[in-house]
Amino acid sequence: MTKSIIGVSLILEIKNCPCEGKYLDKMVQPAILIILTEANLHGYKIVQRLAETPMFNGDEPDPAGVYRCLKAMEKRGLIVSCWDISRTGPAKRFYRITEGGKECLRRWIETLEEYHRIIGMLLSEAKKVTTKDRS
Amino acid sequence: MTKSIIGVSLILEIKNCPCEGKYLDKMVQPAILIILTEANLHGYKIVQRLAETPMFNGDEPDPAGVYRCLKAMEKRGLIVSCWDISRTGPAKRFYRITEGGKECLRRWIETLEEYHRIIGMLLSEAKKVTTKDRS
DNA sequence: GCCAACTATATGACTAAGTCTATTATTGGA
DNA sequence: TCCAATAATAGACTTAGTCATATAGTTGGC
Repeated sequence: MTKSIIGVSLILEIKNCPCEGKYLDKMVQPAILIILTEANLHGYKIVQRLAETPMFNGDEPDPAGVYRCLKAMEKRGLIVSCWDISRTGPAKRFYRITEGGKECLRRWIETLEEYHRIIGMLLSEAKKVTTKDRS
Repeated sequence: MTKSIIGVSLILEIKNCPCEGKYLDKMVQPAILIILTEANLHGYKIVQRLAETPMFNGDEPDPAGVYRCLKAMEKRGLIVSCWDISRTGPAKRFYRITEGGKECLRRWIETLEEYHRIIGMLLSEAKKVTTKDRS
């Protein structure tokens, strides 16, 4: 990395700035609903599936967060769970999407479309002002 | 609104669900950086400008949140402020974007591009599984 | 037989970020 | 004179997520 005089001090200030792009977390919920529409799965497997999505890009999300999210989604009636102790290994809590969850996912589509539109507009604004700045 | 038997119970569960789309808040920071690239402004004016963006669509964001955000951004060196008591009315704290803030906005462009891409992919996944579900 | 690694779930403490409510102060207009 | 708009901010609370840790069953190697 090349270091200009300005660059050195700026790089230190980047730490923990949302511009780094670590704040797409709220999107975990629709991602879980999508995963559970395709198959009934237990938490640990959901964590692994999430890791494969472009959102996490290979890194597993914090399992504590995912388990908490699943509990909250169950409490709100989007998914339901039951224990599976039939197979080998530790007991697994399997989750299944409900009608309410499917309804929620359909609303998520509208919301994501709006987010997509808004971010697109923010992006073009950002590009406009930064290129103007350089001319 | 038409009410099916399922509909009635589902509508009650929608309340406070992120699928309603109220969680684009983290994007306030790049929006502020864009606004301050165009002109030096004080907090109250920034709140009004934010309201005009597609993100808030006319509704003013909570001023307390914006003021807190501005303070945090100043602390991190993205913007600097000074009081203006020259004009009539209550004292105004004017903000100006710094070199660090401009650098941050340039990184935001990359981050927003990734968000845009990821949300697009989530969206097409969501559409795929919900249409499959209806066939 | 024991230990390490992996599978699987869950809790407590902490932090970040935002909302809601209320306070203070200036100015202009009905 | 009193109210509304402008302007900034603080306190209490809520939500959401992270980090560290606890628990427990299974598998494989030595």
